[in-house]
Amino acid sequence: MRYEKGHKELTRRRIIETAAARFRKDGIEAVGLADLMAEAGLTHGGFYSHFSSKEDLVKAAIEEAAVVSAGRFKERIEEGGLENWIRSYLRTGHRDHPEKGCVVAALASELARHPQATRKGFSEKLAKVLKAVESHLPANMTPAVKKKTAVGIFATLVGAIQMARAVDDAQVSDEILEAGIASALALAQIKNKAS
Amino acid sequence: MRYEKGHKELTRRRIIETAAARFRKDGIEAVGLADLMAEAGLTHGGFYSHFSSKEDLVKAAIEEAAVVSAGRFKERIEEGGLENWIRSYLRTGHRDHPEKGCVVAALASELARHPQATRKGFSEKLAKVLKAVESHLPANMTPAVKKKTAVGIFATLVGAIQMARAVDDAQVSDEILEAGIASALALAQIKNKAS
DNA sequence: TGTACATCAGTGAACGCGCGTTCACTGATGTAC
DNA sequence: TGTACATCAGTGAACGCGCGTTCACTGATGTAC
Repeated sequence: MRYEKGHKELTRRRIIETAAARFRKDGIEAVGLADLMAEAGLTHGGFYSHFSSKEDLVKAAIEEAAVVSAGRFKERIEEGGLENWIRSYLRTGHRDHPEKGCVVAALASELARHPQATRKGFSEKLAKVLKAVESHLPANMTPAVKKKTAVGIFATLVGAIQMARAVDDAQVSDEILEAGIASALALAQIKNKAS
Repeated sequence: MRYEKGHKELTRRRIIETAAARFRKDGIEAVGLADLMAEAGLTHGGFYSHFSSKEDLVKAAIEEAAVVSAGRFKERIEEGGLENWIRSYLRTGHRDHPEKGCVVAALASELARHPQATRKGFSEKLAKVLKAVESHLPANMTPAVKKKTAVGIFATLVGAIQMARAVDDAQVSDEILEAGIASALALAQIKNKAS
């Protein structure tokens, strides 16, 4: 079937995007390659002409998800600054759709058990987002405080959305999101008008 | 081999404790029952005379881990209040030994994919710890603010330790822990003397 | 212009392996007579 | 006191299944002559 130029690269990207969603939705370990390839419209045998191993795909999928997230972060900031990003991160829509959401919230604890090579790409992307958060913090903070605050805000968002996802009661879950927003705004020294 | 009274209950507890550690260390899905039973000094066939399914054990192990964590929380508070607990939670020792640590940090994202019955026990234990955090917040906070702050502090700790575990650089990891401490103390309105 | 051949993305059967679960069995001890 | 039997926590072989990975093959198209 000799394909047009760039066809293979397109297929590769399709597999990565499918994996990035499925991994965040079901966890990396729970997703089988045969199932994943079928979802991408292929048979499983072809997998190894695109990737050297499942771990190789994991690495690519994590980075893909992180890049998309970083892009969305920029959009939110442009729309309405840090506050808009914080509120947007802890929306019910994000809680209910991990497959399209933050890769840190969905996979950080599983990633901790993966090889250094996989964690390296993830760490670089995380560092970039933290830098970007820093740059939007109030001018009265020292650089050292900004750095700690950026980490603190992101940690609050990640922890809050994970608890909101794990809890069995819908109302409690909503309250966790609200509490996360309030705390993240407080760390960023943003007055919370809405609540 | 007819055993003395209480023997079966002891074996059951041994399996639960082994599972509570292994699940936090390797993830629930990654731990096989045969392996787990061997670690508890048994063969895998006997598993189903103690539990109706792996999920049944998961439920018990999560609750066991949560109860132990809650006990440790009380100890830390008695030793030196919320600040002591916060600093203790984000120690490098906790980061490096998830198998003995907080079940929320280790398993929240995986738990989100488990059945309601499993999440119920977890949610109840989480609510108790949050209540306990609330009760140690400064008196000048209103009850509503206390509630949100307790969630915010815990979310910060959970998010920070997860990021510290996932990152590939040891120094960055240490900085994340420090930043988490600073932010959690700030939310609790505790002056940060140490840094 | 027409034929022979090379290319290579994707196919699908097969591999060994470990998974959760089931079940007939073991054998040391307690109980009944 | 001595023997026969019931108990039941734990054993280990077996089940069907899906996993990650390998590999000989397919077949539509591009290239060479």
